[in-house]
Amino acid sequence: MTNRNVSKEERRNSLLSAALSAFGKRGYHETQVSHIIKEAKVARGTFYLYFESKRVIFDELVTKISQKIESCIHPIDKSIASEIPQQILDNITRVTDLLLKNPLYLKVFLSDAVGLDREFDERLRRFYHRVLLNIQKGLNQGQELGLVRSGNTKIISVCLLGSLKEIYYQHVLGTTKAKTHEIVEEVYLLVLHAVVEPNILAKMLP
Amino acid sequence: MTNRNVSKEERRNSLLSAALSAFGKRGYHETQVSHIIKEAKVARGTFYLYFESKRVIFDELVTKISQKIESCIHPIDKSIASEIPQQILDNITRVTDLLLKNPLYLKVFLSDAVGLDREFDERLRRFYHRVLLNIQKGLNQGQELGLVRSGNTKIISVCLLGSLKEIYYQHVLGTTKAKTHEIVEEVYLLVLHAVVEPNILAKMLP
Amino acid sequence: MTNRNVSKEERRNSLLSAALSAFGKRGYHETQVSHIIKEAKVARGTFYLYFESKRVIFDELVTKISQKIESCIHPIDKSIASEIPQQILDNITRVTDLLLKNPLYLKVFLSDAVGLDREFDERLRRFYHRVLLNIQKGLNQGQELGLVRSGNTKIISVCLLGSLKEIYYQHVLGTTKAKTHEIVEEVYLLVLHAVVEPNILAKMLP
Amino acid sequence: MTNRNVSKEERRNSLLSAALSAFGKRGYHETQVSHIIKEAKVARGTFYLYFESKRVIFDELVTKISQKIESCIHPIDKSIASEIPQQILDNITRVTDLLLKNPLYLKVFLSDAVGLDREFDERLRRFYHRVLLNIQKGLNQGQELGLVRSGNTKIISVCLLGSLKEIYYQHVLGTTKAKTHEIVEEVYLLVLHAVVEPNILAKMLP
DNA sequence: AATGAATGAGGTTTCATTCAT
DNA sequence: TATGAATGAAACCTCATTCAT
Repeated sequence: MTNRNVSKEERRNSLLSAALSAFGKRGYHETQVSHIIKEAKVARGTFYLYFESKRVIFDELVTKISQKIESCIHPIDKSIASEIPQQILDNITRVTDLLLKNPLYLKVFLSDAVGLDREFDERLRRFYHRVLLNIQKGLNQGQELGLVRSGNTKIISVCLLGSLKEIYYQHVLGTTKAKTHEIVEEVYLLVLHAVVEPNILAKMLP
Repeated sequence: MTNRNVSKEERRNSLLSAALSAFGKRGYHETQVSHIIKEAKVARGTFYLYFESKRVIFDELVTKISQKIESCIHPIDKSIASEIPQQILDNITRVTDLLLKNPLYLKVFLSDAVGLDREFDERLRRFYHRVLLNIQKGLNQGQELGLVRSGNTKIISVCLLGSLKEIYYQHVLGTTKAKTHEIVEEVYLLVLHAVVEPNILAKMLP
Repeated sequence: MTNRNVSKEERRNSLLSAALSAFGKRGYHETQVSHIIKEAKVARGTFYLYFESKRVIFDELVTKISQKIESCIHPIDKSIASEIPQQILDNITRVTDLLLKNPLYLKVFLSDAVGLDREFDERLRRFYHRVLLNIQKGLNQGQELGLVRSGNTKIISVCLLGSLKEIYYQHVLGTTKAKTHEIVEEVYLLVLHAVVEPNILAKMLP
Repeated sequence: MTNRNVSKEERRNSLLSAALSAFGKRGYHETQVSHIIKEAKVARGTFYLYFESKRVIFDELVTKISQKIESCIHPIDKSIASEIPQQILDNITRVTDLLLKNPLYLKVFLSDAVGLDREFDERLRRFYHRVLLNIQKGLNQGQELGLVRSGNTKIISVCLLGSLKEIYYQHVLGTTKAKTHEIVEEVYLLVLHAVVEPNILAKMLP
């Protein structure tokens, strides 16, 4: 029998984390409501007391994850140009840290959420769109300041985003097992080389 | 009634392309065998005459697509160093061309095939592993020749792969609508900046 | 809608008796799960909540029937020789009574269960083997006591079993419509004549 | 490819014997038309050129088998009373010989044909009815001649039929592996004891 | 609020039969 | 006459969701 001495909030959270674990282990479609309630040690009916459907709990999970990710990305303070690189570095570090420490986030966000259905694809599209706009804005400002080399900043943003996503994805797939600081450093260097104006770059590298 | 004036091979192919279209439109899970046979204008039993199950036809589709992609990637002839960049450019062009001209390939390969189940994830992992090894080998040789900057080639490979994948993915999502040559050019420049030894790079750029 | 005021055990039994009725009416292969659930006034899913498959519920049914039949056959107390015939008579009476009162048992056991598949044939073989061993043991002991005529007790056992089965079978087919006591009496006399040592027999008959 | 140098009659027979083998191996329901045509080395369409359906070829098979069985049973010539036992013995011998030498007949007739559907059950009923009437007539005449003990000849007939059927059935099941002459002898003795007037019997036994 | 038995739409697959060549 | 690809009705089973207790 279930422990009845828990608040509604606790029960909700316990269902959410059971769902995270279940979706992370088997993917959205292979996961059955049975798996979630078994893990949460809760009866079938209880599940529907907290979430309208399997789809809805997944939605909420993905929303939470994307919020956590976005909360890692702090706006860049451009008042002191020389500190911008470190701020970018910090952003990348925080996101990478979050995701590598929570592989289930990665699994759910990069695998299960992809291609679920039109509506979900649209949500993902919007999320990535926000992220991309952010990056692109940074690149554009960098170009204006003469720090960033010329080029199609839209496409460059996509590449930068893709670089990170792929690193995380390969991490999930188990191809690579690098640590946060290695990844961050290497990605940072890649970004520097990839986008910084060569003259500036020379001064930035040790 | 179905046109019976087709060879087994043609019928097979018609089923495969109907499946490509169906999976591409709705994704693996939302696609029913009914959708495929309706599109192929074929009876239910006929489908199972050619493919054991929905899963099996999807398998074959993905195998075909990954073969087509891999066949775009020609081995680099390193005998003349100056021609290496062009060869890389050609490889990227061919892959990009294939994928942008066949958005369904992209949809199926980047969305449906991801997170389908353990077995499939493993197949994808192996595919990307082969591609990554290829890129990494190139980078390593470039480093030995002093053409490529120093750095963790494994991680850099992942970033390069991710850049491309993301461009294609955003293309599927509809975020960007760039043309092959724009993409190729920009990716090429990005790669150059990202990995080429700065001294060398200076000479390569116009 | 189904009456929800029943215990799991009751529902199980109601499904079992619906199945008995359905299999008895149409035979195993002609019977569909739909027939069973319709008779039990239960939804399709409910059926599968209690039994994994049509095959499994049939298994259980046959097991139950064979147990009921075997429970009619009481071990013979040989301490008082003169009471042995009555005990045999009682056994036959009990089995005959059970089967004639439950024609569906007969239908399922003698018709549907025969030739179902290799595994089932094996189960039947074992059941009949047990019964035959029992009869044969009795005959052997009778021979030692000089009560039973000489002869191949194995084959005689089979004949005795067959006599009973055929009586039941013809009953199912509708060829004969005898009553229990007629059948029992006639079978008993047949057995007496067939296996009892003639000298002894003379004294036993009126 | 099939050998086209065969007459229609040969092809028909080859299909029939393929069907016998298939039904005998797997039973009616587990047997697919594919099994039959594979064994007969004939195309699917050809099968339907000779037989309207799977059911029809089974019908014909069973009809043929029952005719063969019935043709073993020769009418008894009662003009010389002392030769009657031998004639009965001969009948039993012929049937037993036929069935033990053709286990597939047994398998099909005793297993597959039972409980197939109402129509078939009726055909079987009629077949057994004819056989039973035959036996009963003999018993009745025996009673009139004072050779057969008194008793319900209908039920006794069923027992005699059942004895034989069960011997054959156990043979199919593999429980017993007796030879024709052993079986015949034992069955004959059983019949003698079971039905012959005791006074007469005493003179008949050695 | 919690339970878990019941539901039934909907999906996959099979296989006897047909029919154009 | 022979072929075998094509047919499609019909059967099984699953699992997200409901609802009476």
